Amino acid sequence: MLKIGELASKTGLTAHTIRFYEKNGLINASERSDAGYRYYTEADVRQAEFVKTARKVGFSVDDVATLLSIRVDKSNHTCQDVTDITQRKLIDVNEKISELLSMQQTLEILLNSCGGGLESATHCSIMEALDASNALNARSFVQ
Amino acid sequence: MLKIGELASKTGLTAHTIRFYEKNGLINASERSDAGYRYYTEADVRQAEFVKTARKVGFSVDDVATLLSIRVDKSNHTCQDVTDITQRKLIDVNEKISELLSMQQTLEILLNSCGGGLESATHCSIMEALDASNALNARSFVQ
DNA sequence: TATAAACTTAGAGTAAACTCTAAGGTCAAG
DNA sequence: CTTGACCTTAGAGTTTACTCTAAGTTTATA
Repeated sequence: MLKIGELASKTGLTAHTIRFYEKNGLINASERSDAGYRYYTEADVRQAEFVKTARKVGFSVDDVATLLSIRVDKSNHTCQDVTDITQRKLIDVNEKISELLSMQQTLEILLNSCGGGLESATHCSIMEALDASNALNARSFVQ
Repeated sequence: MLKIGELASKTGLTAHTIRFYEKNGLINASERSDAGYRYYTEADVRQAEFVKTARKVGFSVDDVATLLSIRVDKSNHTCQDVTDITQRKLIDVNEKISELLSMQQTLEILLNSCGGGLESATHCSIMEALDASNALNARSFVQ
């Protein structure tokens, strides 16, 4: 049985985070000492690791709560329940990626358009591009 | 001279957002009526568009404030001042992209590993992968 | 026994960028 | 003159995921 600090160092979470997760229904101590100390079993450790893994994959705390509710009662859930959540998250991630790729492209174009020297910004092409209000339209820069 | 609602519909911002930007030093009404109504000039419109463009490119509200301070006093700033901000933002964006790409990869692998049918999740490979606590390591799935 | 490290709780704070509310004032049209 | 659309302010609320604080308790070690 591990105390919260031990679970923390074992999982790489902080004790604060573990308590936060408890508040959100993700990790519960199997036992409490008389003094109220949390004590975690090996199964708790595995659950904490599941949580950490799922968070790293991009699932929100709420998603993880849902995944855990499936996890403790697998036989009453289908693979579809799981893939649905996963698919939604993937769509989510893909949306964010394309936003960021478009920012990346624009930023690169902006940087390529300006030497970045110590000369006055009076004619800085980045400033001009932002002023042109079509800097978003990366196309407008590719001639 | 435009009222805030007119500037809003012209720029695609909301009046709320414009006031929020004002509080943050991004957009100021050139004039106020006796009753306190904000009135915006064409130059204000251009500034609001600059702000919107810069935000879309990924610059934070604080970044935009800095860019605007350069914009109004270009001769006392260098191109480097501008490229520095832009470069930092690009690094930022690139970091986020690689995080998201790694999530994307893992999510895709998870989805490919599970049919997502209506059968019980008892042996759902996604759940198993998350339990294996190395789902992060996409490699572990590529056989 | 004394001290330090670790634990407890409730609740506040942080970050970023809005978004909304309440309570009231202004203005053009009919 | 009334209605409705639009404007004002200060300030609170939203979202997500922590992160920290204060004040106090417990436990292991020297």
